[in-house]
Amino acid sequence: MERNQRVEDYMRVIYRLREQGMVRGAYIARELGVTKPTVSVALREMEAAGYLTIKPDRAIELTEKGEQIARYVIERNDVIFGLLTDIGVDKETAQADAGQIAHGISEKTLDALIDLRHYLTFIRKTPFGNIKE
Amino acid sequence: MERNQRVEDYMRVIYRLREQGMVRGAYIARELGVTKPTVSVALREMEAAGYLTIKPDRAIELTEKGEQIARYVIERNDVIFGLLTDIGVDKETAQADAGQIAHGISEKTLDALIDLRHYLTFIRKTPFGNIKE
DNA sequence: CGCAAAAGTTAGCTTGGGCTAACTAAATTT
DNA sequence: AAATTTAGTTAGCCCAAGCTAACTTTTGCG
Repeated sequence: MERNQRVEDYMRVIYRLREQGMVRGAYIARELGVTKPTVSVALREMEAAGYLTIKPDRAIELTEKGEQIARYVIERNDVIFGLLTDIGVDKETAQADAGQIAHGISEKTLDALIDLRHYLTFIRKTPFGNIKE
Repeated sequence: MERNQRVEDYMRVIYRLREQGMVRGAYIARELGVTKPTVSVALREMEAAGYLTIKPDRAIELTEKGEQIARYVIERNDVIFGLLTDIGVDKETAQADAGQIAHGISEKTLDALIDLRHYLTFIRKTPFGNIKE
């Protein structure tokens, strides 16, 4: 299994779910809006591919590889989310759209967006730059 | 056939290809990087769904419905493309990423990005805003 | 004109990622 | 402890969207 959008989604969701305790397939299913069988199969494949491990008590844990992907995805997501909220998009919309945008854009564009965000922050803090308000 | 990403891609490509004369399935295939049979089937479905018509001489023409989608998609695309190039992304990368971004983001976010672009243009033209260079 | 190249189609296969139904296993409530 | 709810699995199906192979039709050159 190559590292596609699906893998990234699972890694991200699992990473986030950990903060609420043990990660279970059913929670992932709810979070992703798919059914349990779908998750069951996907988890088996991802375990085989080395992204996670399924413990005897069915708890899901990320491998180092999975962990890295999760952090990568979340970082990208956060950058986009931050930019969108900075420019006035409400949080819910920003969250939904950040996922869409973050996936599949190049490093170059991501870097440019990061710079842009810094620039906007700077501009806003600068008296003469404080034009919009 | 509902209006999915695939439909939007076809409408956009056909709209653009028109500028170089008659639109043929083979050109669409080249443009989208898929094979002729794929296009052949897709066009038949899209004709049935009312997005385009296939003339007796095999020329492809958009219906009003298809035309609207094409313009909508292209407009969104251009906004994103413009923003990305404004912030220093090279044209090729911007083109590729604009497609990714434009698809699937909300009107709210798109509007915010349009505003942002205007803002950046304004800032750049304004002496005190001319900080970055 | 005749024929090669380009365009288009059909049939049949593949892959990814879903789904439901039907089941077992575990956990929680009563 | 028994019953109910929740979690997980397996089997079998579906669908979109691609592909190749093999074919027909059209176009346009020499």
